[in-house]
Amino acid sequence: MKNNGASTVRQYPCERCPLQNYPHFQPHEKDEVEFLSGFKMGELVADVGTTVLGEGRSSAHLFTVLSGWAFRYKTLEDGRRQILNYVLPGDLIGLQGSLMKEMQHSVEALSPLVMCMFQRDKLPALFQSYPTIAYDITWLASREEQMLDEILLSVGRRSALERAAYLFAFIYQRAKSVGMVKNNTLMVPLRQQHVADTLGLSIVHTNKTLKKLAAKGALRWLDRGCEVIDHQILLDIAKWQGLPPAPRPYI
Amino acid sequence: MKNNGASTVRQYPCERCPLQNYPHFQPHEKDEVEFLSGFKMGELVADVGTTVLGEGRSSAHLFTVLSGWAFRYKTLEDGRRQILNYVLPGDLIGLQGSLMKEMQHSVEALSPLVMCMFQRDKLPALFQSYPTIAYDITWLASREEQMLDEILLSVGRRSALERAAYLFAFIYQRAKSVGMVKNNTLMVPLRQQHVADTLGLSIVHTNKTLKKLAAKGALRWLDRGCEVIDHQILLDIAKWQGLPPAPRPYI
DNA sequence: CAATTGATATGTCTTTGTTAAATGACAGAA
DNA sequence: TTCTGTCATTTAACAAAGACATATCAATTG
Repeated sequence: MKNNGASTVRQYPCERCPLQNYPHFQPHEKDEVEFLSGFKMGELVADVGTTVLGEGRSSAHLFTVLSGWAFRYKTLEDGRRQILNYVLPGDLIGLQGSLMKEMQHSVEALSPLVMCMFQRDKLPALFQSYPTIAYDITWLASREEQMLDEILLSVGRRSALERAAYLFAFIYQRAKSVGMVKNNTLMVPLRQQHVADTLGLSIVHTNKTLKKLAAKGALRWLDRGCEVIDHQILLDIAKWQGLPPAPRPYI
Repeated sequence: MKNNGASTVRQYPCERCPLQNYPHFQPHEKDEVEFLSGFKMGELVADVGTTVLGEGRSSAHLFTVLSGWAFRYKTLEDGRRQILNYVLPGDLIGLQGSLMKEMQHSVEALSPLVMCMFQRDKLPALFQSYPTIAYDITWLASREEQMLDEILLSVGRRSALERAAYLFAFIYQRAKSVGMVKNNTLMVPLRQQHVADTLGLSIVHTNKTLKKLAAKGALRWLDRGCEVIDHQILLDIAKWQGLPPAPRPYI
């Protein structure tokens, strides 16, 4: 994990990259990424707590996530924060900043993030040269919208307990689909403040709600995160069927 | 608005269509749209209350909206409903059903909807033949995600009054951008149940909240809808700067 | 060691939900 | 026209959920 100045640029294309079939941008110059605070060159690793993309900033790059956790969020003027979604391996971030003037949300790493990088300016050319990358990116954007729809339904219409159960069932299923679940359990590197800001609850109420979930045997809260124990209990409490299968047509 | 069996198929391409630069599908056979309940052929008009796209159904078509209002929503098993976003002229609906297996949300008309129609099966060919349509569709999907981010922040972290003010400020601004605002006022064809299901509140609380907004001179509630009077008051109450400009790069 | 951070616990207060009933507008029938 | 039924809105009274302030404790950090 250490990076003492030596740059060991990852070989592309990379199997875990959702856009593996298309040419990657290989950063050779430190300048090209150092505007991102906390960024390490070479392995393209962002440390825990790093703001990979910031609201209001224009983004010269898109990133695909190879490993690690992150979250997208927005804040109000007075500091109230809403976590919008979590970023897992296989996800694409920074598209908005590439298509619009600037990013309208921020992305922060929850664990060391390993990423691939694409240049914003090369996107139109990529679309031209590789028509199926357009399809893939559209697919990724559409899936993100689908997840947001679900989350909005949850925050708007589910009770605190249902919401919490939904959140961990949702994360569990997503993590499972990218091979992050071992022995049917999952370590989610969240603090209760993250959970609160995802569910739209206060941290105190979140704490009570998590205790209830733990009492039902659905999960166990640890020092720096939580461990999902029983996915089915979560699904039952949330009255949720799980994410529908979403096969990609052109990849 | 009447359609007595005579089909007067709209001429394409159409100036108001967000995908005006690309070839449209022209429906000649009634079969091609009659699976959509309440649909009229010829002008491609959906009446108020029509479910244009239904959750769980696969969608053989995409639609662009030329005029009228609609809303996207999801429901829980027990009937709780969350309105996700509103659909205005220039919007694209049904993309999810074209990329994924099936629609994960429903779309219902709030006023007679005039639409253009695209065949799902032709989308890959369109992406091949017109690389910029991919860019435009990606842009539309990204903008939808941006709006959902804002709405989620609102439902998760704003108070009831702030949320209501945000909702109407948001709708006002979107409607203004497509020329639906006359004399600085806007008629929004919503019932209070729609507002409640958008804000994640009960209908009773919604009613009280709307009365407060009306008392502050921000809007007036009428028989079957509401009229936005003062956009600035809404922005102030919601502590919101308004939607950022989002120029399209390739249209 | 002190200082900080995160989790837990409790009691009070505010916001929002639930239930029920009343009001008002409108459309169709008499 | 008047009557009547329906639907959306409004109001009221009470219950429940959740926020907030505060304190304690354990673990981490410096």
